[in-house]
Amino acid sequence: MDSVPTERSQRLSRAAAQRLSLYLRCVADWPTDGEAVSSGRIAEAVGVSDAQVRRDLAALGHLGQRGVGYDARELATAIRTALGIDRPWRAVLVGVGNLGRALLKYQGFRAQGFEIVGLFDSDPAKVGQEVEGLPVEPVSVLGVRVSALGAELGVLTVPGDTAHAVAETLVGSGVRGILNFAPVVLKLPRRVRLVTVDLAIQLEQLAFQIQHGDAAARATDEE
Amino acid sequence: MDSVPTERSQRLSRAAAQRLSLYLRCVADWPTDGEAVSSGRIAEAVGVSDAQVRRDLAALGHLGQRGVGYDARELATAIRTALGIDRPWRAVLVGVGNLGRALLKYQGFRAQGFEIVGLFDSDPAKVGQEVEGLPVEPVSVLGVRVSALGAELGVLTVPGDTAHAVAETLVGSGVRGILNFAPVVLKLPRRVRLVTVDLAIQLEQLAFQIQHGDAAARATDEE
DNA sequence: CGTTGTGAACTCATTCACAGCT
DNA sequence: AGCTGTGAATGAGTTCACAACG
Repeated sequence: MDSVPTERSQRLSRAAAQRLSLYLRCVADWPTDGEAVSSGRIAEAVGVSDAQVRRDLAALGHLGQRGVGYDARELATAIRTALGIDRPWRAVLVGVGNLGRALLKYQGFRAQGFEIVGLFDSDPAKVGQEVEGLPVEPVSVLGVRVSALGAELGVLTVPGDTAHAVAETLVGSGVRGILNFAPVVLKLPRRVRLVTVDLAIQLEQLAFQIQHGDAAARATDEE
Repeated sequence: MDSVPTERSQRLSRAAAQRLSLYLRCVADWPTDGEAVSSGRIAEAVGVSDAQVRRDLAALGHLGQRGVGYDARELATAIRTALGIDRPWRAVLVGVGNLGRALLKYQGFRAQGFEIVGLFDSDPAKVGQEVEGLPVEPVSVLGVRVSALGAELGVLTVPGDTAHAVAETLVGSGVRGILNFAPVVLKLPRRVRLVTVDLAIQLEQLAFQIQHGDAAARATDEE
């Protein structure tokens, strides 16, 4: 196996990890005609400074060549490794509403190695339906099924008032991380990682930025 | 009372504005039985430090009372003003897929003063349908309709490959901000504010956090 | 008392600028 | 020539700790 010179790393901040995702996307999309790619090109595509790109990439190890740039393929695999998506992740999705369906259809997940292996809903009318090739199971069996399916991640697309209960079931059945779309602040044991995407807050951010002619020319966020 | 010495403000960071949204939510939900609310209570509910809460709120003006706390009602309106959601915002939504429908159903928007006033899609099969009480119009008329509807915001829930074209139409018809769900980096003129929510990136963040047993103690322990 | 508001210290993140390699 | 990697400088954001006040 390839040596792992990758133990250069200073710790990556969350913000840096988000940028890595963006770098990965454009590097992966680009025609890798053997040409090296420079920090400046990536910077322009993603909308950050070139120094920022170099700083971020330097944290992954020495994979640039001075005077030349970065090898696109090598860079892509290094970023995947750093993000922890160099191997598949299995996830269950709870709440097969419109948002849940949107996520299921979404290309980006499977492409990056995330696979939804189970669907759950509390609505008896939905249970038994097949959505995107997967049967919807009742939440009552969520606990046992998660372990059986070997899922490490849970995606929560349920209404806010049921989110906490479902989250606790997920935690109890051993998931290591939860992606939460319910507009609530979940309190979980420390060992379980949590990423919350709050749609209402994002619109408020937009209003805020407009209100204060904010000099933030940035996207994504973020935190 | 006159009060309103509200021109205290240091500039609010984006991060601070996000937290304000969270504070607002819990303050608005709480039974305002006339009791004052303390920074510590808010901090615990939202999962940040009490000093952080005080810092954020101090930026809105002197609205706390030493030894007592903050008046819930007063606080809520101050936050709304600071975020720019003390008045209604009209938005159009482009892309009536599952994600678009999910947003339309989502309670949180209208509650905070955001109103979707127009629906657009490029799929002829969807045009003419009525979704959540609004007719779906063809994207070809997007430009003229935005002005007619008086929409200031655009919500983009279209596939990545069409996002840029739609965004430019929106910009051309005068929207002041775009909430983008397409997994692309949009380049817009500076006067138009942009918030991008990239779902794939959020899952990658989760994988990243798990991979590096990250000390991001977002959640408070219980157990 | 209890709780806010805030200087000061501190940690984290970004940009600058240039040495060093190709 | 071009481009990376990084020390140093700067800036942004957070916590500390305590004076001030009802």
